Parts: sequence; C-alpha cells; structure tokens
Amino acid sequence: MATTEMGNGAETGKNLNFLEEIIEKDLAEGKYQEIKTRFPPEPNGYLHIGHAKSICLNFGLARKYGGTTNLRFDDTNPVKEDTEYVESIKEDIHWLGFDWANEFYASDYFDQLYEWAEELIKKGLAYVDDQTQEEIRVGRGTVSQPGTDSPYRNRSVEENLKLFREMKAGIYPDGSKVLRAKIDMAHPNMMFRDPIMYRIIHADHHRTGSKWCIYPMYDYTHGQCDSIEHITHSICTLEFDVHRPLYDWFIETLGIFPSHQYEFARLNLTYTVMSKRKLLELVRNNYVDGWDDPRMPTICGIRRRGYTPESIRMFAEKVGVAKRDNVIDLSLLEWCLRQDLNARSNRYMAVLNPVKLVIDNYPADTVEYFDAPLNPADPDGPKRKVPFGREVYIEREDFMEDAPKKYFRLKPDGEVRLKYAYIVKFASMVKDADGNITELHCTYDPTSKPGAGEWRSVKGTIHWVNCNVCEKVECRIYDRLFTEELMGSIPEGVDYKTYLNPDSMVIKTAYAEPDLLKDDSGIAVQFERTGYFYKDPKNGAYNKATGLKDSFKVSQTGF
RNA sequence: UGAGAUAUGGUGUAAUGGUAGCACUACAGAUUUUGGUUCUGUCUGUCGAGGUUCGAAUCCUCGUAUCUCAACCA
Repeated sequence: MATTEMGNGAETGKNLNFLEEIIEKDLAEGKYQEIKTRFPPEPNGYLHIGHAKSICLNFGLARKYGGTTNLRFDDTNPVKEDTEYVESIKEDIHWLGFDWANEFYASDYFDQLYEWAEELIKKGLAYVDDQTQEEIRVGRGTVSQPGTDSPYRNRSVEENLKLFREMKAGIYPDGSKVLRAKIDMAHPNMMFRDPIMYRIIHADHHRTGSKWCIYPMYDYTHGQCDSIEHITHSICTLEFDVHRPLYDWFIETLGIFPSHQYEFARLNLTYTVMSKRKLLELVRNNYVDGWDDPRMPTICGIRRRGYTPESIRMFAEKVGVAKRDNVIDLSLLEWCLRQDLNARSNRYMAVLNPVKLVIDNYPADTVEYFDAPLNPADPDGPKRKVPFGREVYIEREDFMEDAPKKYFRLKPDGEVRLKYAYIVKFASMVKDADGNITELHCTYDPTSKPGAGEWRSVKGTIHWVNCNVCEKVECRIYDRLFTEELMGSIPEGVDYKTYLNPDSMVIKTAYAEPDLLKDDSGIAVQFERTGYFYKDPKNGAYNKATGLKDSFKVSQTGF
C-alpha cells in the first residue's frame, strides 16, 4: 500500500490546526450542517507546489469533515487569462487526487454582480469616478496619511446610474471611468478608501466573449461569489487579511449569505522561487525548458520530475497550517518522495559513471541470469532476471586505489559483492597514458553464488551492469534550481537570477539492466544505490527525481 | 508619523494556566545482498523586560523583530 494521508485530529481529537479547530467549533455549535470550501485560482498561469498546499487544504478539509469543495476560476481580468490555463489547472488538481463538486467561474456571476452594483449605487454606496488612474492613486493617500475625496464623489444616484449603465453599454474608453464604493477616504485600512468595484476593459473574455466591457475587481467579486455558492470557509493566504473587512462589508451591505474568510501562511521552499512573475520569466527567457521543466516548482514540473501525488499530499500534511511566515526545507519534500517511492518503486541497476570490470576467471561467452526482487520490501514478490557475464560496468566511484579504512567498496586486494551475483576480488588495473583507470580486473569466487551453499557476507555490495547485455539510456541528473537557500531573503537590488544553479541539470548516458525497459509501473524506479528516476513522458529520458540518502562521507574516512 | 498579522531548537509544527512533544535536518549506534530502508539514541527551543499566579510558551503591561496593505492584478 502506498503511504498516503495520515489522519490526525479526527481520530485523536487532538493536534488540530487552527482551521480544523474553527470548523469543528462551527459544526459543534450547529453554525453549519455541512462545510463548503473552494479552490479559486485565476487562470493566468500554472499551479505550483504552494497551490498544492492550498488544494490539499481546501479539498482535504472538506473531505475530512464530510463537506464539498468547488473549483472556481477567478476570471475577472480578461487580458491576463486564458483557457490554456484552465485546462492545466484542472489536470493538476485531478493528478493530485482531488475532484470538485462543481466547476464554476466568477464570470458565471457577472450578471448578479452587476445587479448588486446598481443596488449599491441606488443606496448611495457607490459612485462613478472620472479621475485618471494617477489622480485616484494620489487621492488615496498613503498608509500614514488619509486620502482625499474625489470631486465626483457626490454625484447623484441618477447620474451615477446613468453613467454606470453607459459604462456597461461601452460608450466610454478604457480607463476613463471606474465605479467605486463610497466608504471612507480617511479609513486607516487602505482597502476601505473607496475601493474600485468596476473598471472598463474593452477586451474579449475567454468565457463571456464580448458581452462585457466592464469587469469587476477582485474585492468586489470574491466574497459575493463565495456567498452565492454558500461557501462556509473561504481559505486564502495571509496577504489577504487586510481585505477581509472589505470582504465582510460587501456581504453585510448586500445582506447575502455570510461566507467567512480565513487566512493561512503560504508555502515557501528553500532553493526555489514561487512567484508567478519569476517563474514566468524563467520560462520566457529560457532559463528552464518550459513550465513543466523538471526543475520547476510547478505541479507539472515536479510531476515530470517523478514526484507522486501521494508524496505531495504527504508533504502538505507534514508542513502543517499556521499563520506565521515559513520556509520549508526542500529536504522535507524529498523525504516525502523517498518515503513513498521506497515502499513501492521497482528496483533496477544502472551505472551512470561507468568503468569496465573484467572477471578474468569467468567464461567469455556465458550469460548467467540471476533473480532479483523488484522490491526488496517484498522479497517473495515479482522478480526480474539480471544477466551476468565476464565483463561488467561498475561505477567509477566504487573503486578507489588509495582507499581510506572505512571505504567498503572495491579496492586493491579487496573483495566486494556484485549485487545479486558473485563476490569478486581485485586482481589488477589498466591505466591510460594520463594515469586514468580504463579497466579493472578481478577474479570471482564460484562458491559465492547466491542460493548455492552458505551465504558469505562481505562488507561491500555494489551494483553493476553486463557490458554486452544492457541498454543505453539517457539520464538527466537534476539538482536544486538555485544555489541560495533563502531566495526570499536575498539582498535588495540583487537579481534573483544571479543565484541560478549552473549545474541544475547534467545529461548523462547510463548503462542499465535490460528489464528496466520493460517496467510498466508508471512511477519512478529506483536505480539501486543511486536514486529514483522517472521516465520522462515527453522525451523518454530518465529524470532523477531525488537521490537516496547518502550517509557515506569521505571526510569521516580519514583516520 | 496609520492599520492589520505573526513571534516555540537549524527548519516546520504541537502543547488552549499544570512534565515543552512530534516531524525533517545533523550526529552516534544496531540491523542490512542498496553506506538505502528499518530500529535505538544524542544535540539544539518558548523574542526581551517587568507583572499576576502555588504554577506562565499560554494571562496582563511595556518594548523589540518580521511580514502584509498606498494596481483600473488576484
């Protein structure tokens, strides 16, 4: 069984995160019979691991408490949005293992939103402002200075209604007028200084086409959409906390279903960036090979890298939910992947940095097949056949001429087991003119054949591949995208691209045992002793998802 | 010289006035046909100063630090 969500609170009644506490209280008090959440992406880019946290939260909370989750595209800005993104977002959510109760769009509610806008105008709570963008900006004041009223602030209801209807009819150019809520230009919360509700954009919308040329702003849209859908718990990230009073204001003023907003701290990861702007720049300027480049923190990127949905869900569970800014160690993400893959990935041997090893006393034309379990956790389970022969490749790092004491691999006068096959003993080596080793020679111990006679243990076991019965495969060795751990704290004025890791991708040709090509598990495989590799659906190369934990340190061998 | 939010080991996250726990990382040991896995253990923490209390991470006061807000983006 795959490791998936590990339940907590529901079973133990303890260690709830703050959202679970709120929900359990609401449910216990009968405030709601059933909870309803929503995941509200704007279709203007690809989802990343930070969104994955939000998805796991929204869908996970509803799942845990027997509620439902809507997918709602926040498509109020036609110039930035596209159906291409809608499709990728839906694919990513499904891949993560979640499904929505309803697929909605903020644009589904444009008519209702418009009606409510007229209602607010009639109540004297909204007005059409003719100021320029610059005038509005200046008039808003600053965080420490109050704003000033617009000269158009006291237009009559009739005039506002007429103007707003004309805006909708399309007789005014972009930027010439906006509809603003009439609240308080001196309010300490900037959000209340007559926030803009509608702006004019003569652009086709990916869903409503040319029906509208005025579009509602986020603050005038989100709460009402939640309300229409009877969302009980509208969960968003911390930076929206100053918006919450305005969210409540529109709902209360309109007297509609009281949805409530709660904020949690967004996810940050070491050695990468999460901002849409930066990710877009990396793609546009070809620092990476597209949104789904395996080095990207996008969901499609980590999927192509070899991450599993189970590992991402486990990660989302592990990072927790709270309200303080955080930076999660990349090592936690990697640990989650290994945890999942260790339990269920198939093993194969592949040599990435080969040196030839000749077994002098083994017959030249013989191919001997050994059984090896696909997964050692299930030793009696499915097997693969590994072809052995006189000439094999081993990793260059698995031989050391001047080996320290604690080096357990092959060394002069040393013995090592070729995994699943014989124990071999060093005989000699061949070097080229520059002193590089080109060939190693060993002798094998016929009595060390697995399954025949008593098992003999040696300190080291290394992987190998038959030189004549093997497959050449392309491997892409990935490393962290940036060299700096805390990309969120780099010095001001320094371009984040300065920290791009030049070695984030290294392409290698590896030799692999033949059965690798027959693998149909659909998930990453383990190259024994090396790491987890996922066959790239696009180009067939083996992407290194993550390495195995390696506690062998050269530095500690020097005694 | 505004408003809001947040401060617990290196990193996350619990403890809701009563033994500061868990996970990742790091380190050490055991097991091992992967220097993997698994198991065991160790190190490191309540932002500061006062106060209330038998008892404070938790409550109060005053500080300090960090983050968010001045798009016709979301």
